[in-house]
Amino acid sequence: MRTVYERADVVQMIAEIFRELGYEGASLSRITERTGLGKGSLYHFFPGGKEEMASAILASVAAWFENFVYEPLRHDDSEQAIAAMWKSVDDYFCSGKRICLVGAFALDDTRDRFASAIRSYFTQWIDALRDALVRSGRDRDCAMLDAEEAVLGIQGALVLARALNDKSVFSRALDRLAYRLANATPNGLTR
Amino acid sequence: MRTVYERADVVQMIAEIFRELGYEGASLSRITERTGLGKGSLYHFFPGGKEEMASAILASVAAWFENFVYEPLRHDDSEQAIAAMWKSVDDYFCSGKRICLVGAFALDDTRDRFASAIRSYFTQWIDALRDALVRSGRDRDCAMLDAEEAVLGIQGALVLARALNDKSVFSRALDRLAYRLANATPNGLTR
DNA sequence: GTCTATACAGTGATAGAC
DNA sequence: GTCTATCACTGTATAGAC
Repeated sequence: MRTVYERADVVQMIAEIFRELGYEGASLSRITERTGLGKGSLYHFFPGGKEEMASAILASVAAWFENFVYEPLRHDDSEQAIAAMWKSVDDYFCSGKRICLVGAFALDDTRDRFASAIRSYFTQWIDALRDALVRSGRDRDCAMLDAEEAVLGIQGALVLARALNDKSVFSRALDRLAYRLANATPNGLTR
Repeated sequence: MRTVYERADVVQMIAEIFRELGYEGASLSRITERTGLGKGSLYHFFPGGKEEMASAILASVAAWFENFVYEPLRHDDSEQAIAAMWKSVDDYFCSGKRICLVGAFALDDTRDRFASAIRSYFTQWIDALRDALVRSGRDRDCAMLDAEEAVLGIQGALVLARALNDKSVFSRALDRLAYRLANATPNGLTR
């Protein structure tokens, strides 16, 4: 009896390991240990080694956000799409228990290795949210700033929730960000 | 001709290396390379190795914030202390070029190694800022939430600024956070 | 206090049997 | 597709000369 995986399954498993340990901390031995897959299997799926693993994870994260966050924000009813975004974000980050892999990669020199994937994760998010805000009648420049602030607030909430080991920090922050974004004037919440 | 350092100097040098590379990424060889100090010197200053280096850095960070941020917030004129905080933060993080070591440590399993130092960095900051807000006439519960939001916003701004490689994200965020904190009603900026 | 030499476990990666 | 064996290299850490 032995288990045989699809590449997509492996990507999901190793994503969680990279999230918890970071790029440098996620060593092959810990990956084999937690996935049950030998190095042979790992290199079968990812001939490029760790770098290809991380690229695959980033691509899968990008695909998830594209489907469940960016795309609705760009085309669906703006109020509904924004409300759905807060729900998706809360689910995705397990109400503050999970951190953002892309944000974590951005902080050390891992950023330089995956610069374009990291940049596009955030720019796409901000731009999609800005579009939704503009469709809801918000001034374009203010919408951009408010979108930036919302995305940045999520990242900060993840950092602080994990630092204090207190999920409630994340929930509170999400509630405030959502409320403020929904109740801003056409000129934004900037002041 | 040879250079002889004080431990405090070494702490400052390696702090920058840990900030840029993270705990796992900051290998002894890169530390020797960038400080010019051999492993012998390093272990002379830090017999406990990497873990003691990181502890010393965290202690030095804590001391800096205690002197230049927390202490003024607790006892000085609240408006002045808060204004000074934004200036200190902007200087300390080099207007978004530098990241927060404590926030970075919080994201991966490095957090578990330095849990109490990481927690106290953030709780002290939030509590000191809350005290200043209370002294300026703010309701206590709202002051706590607003302080939490400000600190979290700084962390998020650092993440996003580095992810986009754009310092202006940090400056903009700091301006908005400062403005909103200063112009909130006694019941806070929560809504 | 600094250096060099060294130990040895752990790293990412490859080859080849099954 | 999975495993084991093995590679060269880098990791942290120690000992001892100067």
